[in-house]
This record gives sequence, structure tokens and C-alpha cells, in this order.
Amino acid sequence: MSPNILDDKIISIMRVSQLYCPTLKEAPREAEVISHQLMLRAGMIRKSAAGIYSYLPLGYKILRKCEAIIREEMNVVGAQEVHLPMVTASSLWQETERWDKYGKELLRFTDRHNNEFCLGPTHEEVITDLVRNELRSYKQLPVNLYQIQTKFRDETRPRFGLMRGREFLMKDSYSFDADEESLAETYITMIEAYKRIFKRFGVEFRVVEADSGSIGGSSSAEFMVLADVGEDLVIECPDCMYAANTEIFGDLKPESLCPSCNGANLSETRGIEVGHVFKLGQEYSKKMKATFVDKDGRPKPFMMGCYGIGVSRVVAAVIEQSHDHKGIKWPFSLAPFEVVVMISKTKDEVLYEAGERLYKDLQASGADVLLDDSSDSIGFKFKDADLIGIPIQVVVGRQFLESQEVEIIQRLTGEKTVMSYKDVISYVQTLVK
RNA sequence: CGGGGCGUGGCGCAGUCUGGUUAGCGCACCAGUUUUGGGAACUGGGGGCCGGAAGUUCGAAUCUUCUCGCCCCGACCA
Repeated sequence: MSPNILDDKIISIMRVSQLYCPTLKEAPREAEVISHQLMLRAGMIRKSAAGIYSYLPLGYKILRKCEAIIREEMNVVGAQEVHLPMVTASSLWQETERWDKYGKELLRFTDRHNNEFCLGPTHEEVITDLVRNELRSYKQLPVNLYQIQTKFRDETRPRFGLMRGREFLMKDSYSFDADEESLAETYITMIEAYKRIFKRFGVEFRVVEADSGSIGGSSSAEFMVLADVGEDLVIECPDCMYAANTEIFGDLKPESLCPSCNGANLSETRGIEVGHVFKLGQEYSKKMKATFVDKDGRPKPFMMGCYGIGVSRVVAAVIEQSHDHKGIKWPFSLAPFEVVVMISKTKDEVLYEAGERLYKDLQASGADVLLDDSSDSIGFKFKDADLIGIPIQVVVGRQFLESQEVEIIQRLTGEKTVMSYKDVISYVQTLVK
């Protein structure tokens, strides 16, 4: 029908009959935790090597939705997106002495000229090098740069699928301020932005006090998604909302008094670290001689901050928090599709036509919709839709033949509604919002 | 890096202890027919050098040695 061949191709990947999404009834044995099992079963990821994964169309789409939310919130606070190299020269790392300190986690190699490089596990050196010669005046500050990029850390023991991979996707920001006061403002702004991001991901999280000593005498906070498989222990006080990571504050026990309000109701839970913000101060700018000219005409090292979000890890964390025995329960914000239109009997021309039309109408209304036009039985379609976790399932089936009605099932609540075919678009719009 | 476990069609497994027809089962895949509201049924079919190497033996998925890969616990994780 469409005169544009390209449009047809784009649309065709939103049909189950064309979608590359190999789902599995059983989880591969290697997968221990639920998020790993479900992502494998739902055809979102596949392992390539230990701690290294490929993202299939659905997995990649989820990642992109995650990125989009992060971008929006970063841009709102005036951070600017850049893209730094993944392969980084040893000379930069030698300036901060991390070439020696970082250890085996840094994956090193040499090029044909025998120059040493590593795959970037983090980018303080690269970003500091980028700005040190061209960010010159206090008048330009503050500047906040971020990127969303693949990182590589050669962990001794990668585990739990995307939770602790060697290769993973990370959003990292670096801020440059003129003084401590300004850095403090940037730091608070970023914490607030992070809170909005994790709220939009639909997860229950805590902002916890983290190590403040080793990096340069200022503060650090971690964003923890609460989950049983979390590798960190979080202690929190219900009286004053104080929370801390016990791996860092080893002396803090559930029976201790709250260091913030002296209350005696501390409790311990497990958490997955999905974000970490630091005040770096002048740690890197001093070592790398990255200075700007201040009001008094004299050079000063930048006051730096760095702010990370484990993008691929947060996807796993969301699943850990939101699933049931049938599969994943995505919030609308991250779901690979918002709606799936299921044709109960594809061979029935009336149903097929109706499903096709509803799919196109929903798409025109702006919904992110998948059409299940496969010849599988309706039971099979239900199982896959539940596993993948599409929030709204619309069934074009026998009610349609009888009374022009379709059934709408909500994945999160299990609520089922039968309504007239023509009312579906507006109903879906109110659900998605 | 210490300890433990596992490698058999794409996935899940049996067979290994006690060597012996043609390596088997479920799912998935292909063809056909009948099906279609919660992972349909039947019939027929394709796909494996049992992780790799060396050895013992008339004979190795099975025993021995080495090696590679993967998973779990711990240590480690700006």
C-alpha cells in the first residue's frame, strides 16, 4: 500500500512474523539470576564470551529507551553529550599513575608501532585531557560533559549476566567548576537529575552515603536499586532516611545507632549499585595540569565531579525488581513495545484484517506497537507477550467476530477489559499517558 | 587468584561409575494434513566427528594425562 519501500521495511520489523526475537521455553543452565534468565529467554541478549553479550533487537531497543531517558534528564540540567574514544593511550594513564595502579582490570594491548593502549574502563583522564587546553576561562564555567558508551573492565569474575559484565554500557558525566561552592551546586543538581531518572525507570532505589576519603577528600553517593541479588549491603534508617553502603562503612551494623539521627531502627537490605556520583575535586586536574584562568588572572586547577550510571546494569536491576513467574513486567518507559496486537487466528481473514488495521491505527496514534501476526496459537502468543513483558496486550479474536469487540489485558495488573474495537485507541492512550 | 561444578544437534537433559549394535529423549527447526482463547495433534524429515589434543585398548561419549571454555562460592571491583 505504501509508496515508500523504506517505510514498509521499518514497519515490518514490528511484526512478530519478521522480528528476530528467539524466545526460549527453558533458561540456559549458565543463567543463575532471574534477570539473566528472563533476558535470555525473552530473546533480548545472547552471550558471546564470559561477561560479554550481544543485544538482539528487543534488548537493544530497551537499552535505547533507557538512554533516551538519561539524555533527556542530562540535557535538562545543561550537560552536553560527547563521545570519547574507547581505545585510550597509556600516556594519559601514566600522568595520573593509574597505568600502574589500576591493575589487571585494565585490558591493555599494543598497536603495530608498539605503543601501549587500553580499553577505557572510565574516562577521567581522557576528558581532562580533552578540556585542559581549550577550556580556558572561568567565564566558560561550569561545563558538564557526558557520554553513553561501552566500557571494558577485565573483571576477575564477571557474573549474573548484565549485572557484572566485563563489557557494559555506561553513562558517564564529568563536570568542571571554578570553585568548591560551584561544584557543590553541580553535584546536587546531578543527584536530583539522577533521582528523576531512576524514578522514570520505575524502580525502588536509595541514595546512599559512600566512601568519601580515598578519592580526594570530598563526597560520594551511590544509587542503589533494592534487590535480593544485589552485591552490596545497604543500611538505612527509617527515621531520618539516612542510608549507607556497609561494604564501605564496615563498622556500621543493623544494631548500631544511626550516625545521622542516633535512632535505633537501622535495617539492612541488599542493593544493586546502578549509579555513583563523586566530587573529584582537583585530584585529576592537578595531576594532569588542567587549569583555567580565574577572575584574578591566575591559573587554577578545575574542580571536577564525575557521575556514572550503569545503563546495562540498570536494565537487569529493573527486571530483578519487576517480574513474575510468567516473565518480565516492564514499566511503560522501558518496555520494548508499549502494546502488542495479537490476532488470535491469523488464517481468519476478518481477524487478520482487523488486527492489521488496529495495528496501523495504533501506530498512527503514536503508540509503540507490535503486531503478532504469526501463525502460532493464541496461547503461544500470550506466553511470549507475558515473557517479553509488553504492558498492554490487545486480542483481536472471537469477540470481534461476534460483536466487534477486542480484549485488553494489562501485564502489570492482570486486569482484563473487553471493549468496542473503535474505543481501543483512546483507551490505550490513557493507559500509556 | 583459591575452592567447587559442568562441557553430548539451537535450548533442556539421559547415557559416563561398570568401555562393546546404528549416541538417545523432550523442546525448537523443515514438509504435509487437521488445528487455533493460555506454549496444539498426527505423519514424514534434516541436523552430532559427545569442548579440544594426546594416550590405553581389538574397540572410547565412557578409562588416563594435558588443555580450552563456561558457571557458582570466596578474594577483588575508580
